[in-house]
Amino acid sequence: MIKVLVIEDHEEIRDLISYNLSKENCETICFDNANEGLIHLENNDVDIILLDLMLPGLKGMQFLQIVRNNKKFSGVPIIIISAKNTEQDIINGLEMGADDYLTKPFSIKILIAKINAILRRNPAIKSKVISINGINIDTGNYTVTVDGEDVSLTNKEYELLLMLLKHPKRVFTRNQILNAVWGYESDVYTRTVDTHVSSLRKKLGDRGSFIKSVPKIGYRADI
Amino acid sequence: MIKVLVIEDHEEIRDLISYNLSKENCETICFDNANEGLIHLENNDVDIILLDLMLPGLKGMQFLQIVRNNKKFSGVPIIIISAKNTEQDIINGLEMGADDYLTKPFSIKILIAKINAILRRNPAIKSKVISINGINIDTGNYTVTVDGEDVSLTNKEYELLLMLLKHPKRVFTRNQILNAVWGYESDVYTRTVDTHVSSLRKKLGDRGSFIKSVPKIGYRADI
DNA sequence: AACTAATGTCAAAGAAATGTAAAATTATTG
DNA sequence: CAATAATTTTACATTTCTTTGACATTAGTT
Repeated sequence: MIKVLVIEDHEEIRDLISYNLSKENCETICFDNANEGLIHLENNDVDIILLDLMLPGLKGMQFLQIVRNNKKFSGVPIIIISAKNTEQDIINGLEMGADDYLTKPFSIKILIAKINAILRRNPAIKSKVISINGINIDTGNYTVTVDGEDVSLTNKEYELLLMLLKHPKRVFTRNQILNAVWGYESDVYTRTVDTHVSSLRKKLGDRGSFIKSVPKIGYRADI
Repeated sequence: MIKVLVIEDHEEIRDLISYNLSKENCETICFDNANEGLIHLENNDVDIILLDLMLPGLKGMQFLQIVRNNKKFSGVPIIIISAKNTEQDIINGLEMGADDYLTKPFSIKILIAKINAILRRNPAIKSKVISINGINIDTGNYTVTVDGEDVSLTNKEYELLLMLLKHPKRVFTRNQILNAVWGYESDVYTRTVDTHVSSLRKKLGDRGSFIKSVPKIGYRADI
């Protein structure tokens, strides 16, 4: 059963989503505000979030930011469903870390298709464990082992490792890494990434050498 | 490397754009007038154009019209960046064929987001993989394989190979190559190109022989 | 064939980018 | 609020890439 957290202040829309998703092997938990949604998220297992932006109290974008900046939840996919329909709204939403953006009015069939597509595309979300090349990341417990040995990583190191290992072989620019791990607002030098790569490699020991620098570009997990 | 042609008569804005895009895997070529921009477009590979409207000489809208009426360039996305900010201005720009319209003052971050969004959406440019004659370039990941074997290229070698293979058969002069790969500012001897061609051929092994020198002119990918 | 002019290649020098330790700063925690 | 940990910056070491210049080779000309 897929657990869907719905944050939406219009009752009719909540009901529409609930009713239709219940027929698709989904369990929906609905809130009319983001604060309660956040509390739920902190205490429960959630597979995907459907988020309205214009909410009373905590705004949708703030919620998005909080969730994406929290290592515990950052892997949970979020689909924004909003009446804010300018391209800029959409870009903002996607850049803030949403996985998809639906503008109201929306087709419930498309919504279902998108939920399925996102969950299909991202098996890591279901398993919550990434195992590759002797390195094991349990995204549920935020623990990392290398060849069975526990390794203690700092937050930034962890996020960096996760980013690289979620997409092995893919090259990330230092700025992409900064945006993803440090956030869009951050103004740290790009070389800070190098420092963290360095300490990450060190902590991973012999196994750390899979993190390859790509001169003039950035880094990649070469596995 | 995404090639961005910037046509903008204010130096500060050109510099702002150049500086920020250079950190985003973009290479910017700037002109303070549309005439030179057009000449550049005719002789070089351009992925996206950022266009100011109020220019000395050839006006931005005229440039837009010329580009959109030319089959050769009509696929190149154009983002207008203009101080003309009435609804009618924007509608005009978009109706004339611009892909997007940013009003000054603009946020550089939104500009970057829009460039990414447009290029992501545009399948012609998105063609992330070039496969030809046993050589495979993944432009997203900067990886090159020859007959399935990974080949490690330096940045210059990679850009050079990409340029040649994007337009097979086409002859490039050493100066065109220098401009495209090294950039306009560079003051490197033209023979440097030869050195890189040499090492590129070597790294590509038997397959490397498709890079033919065209005596007195330059090089071409003869495939 | 000899000559000329171009391209091909190599290796050393130079430039630029990355690696890393340690100091400085900032955040977190008891 | 002190102590501790995490993060960022600095500075320097190291590595890698780029450019050059010398010489070799090839192609074209007379």
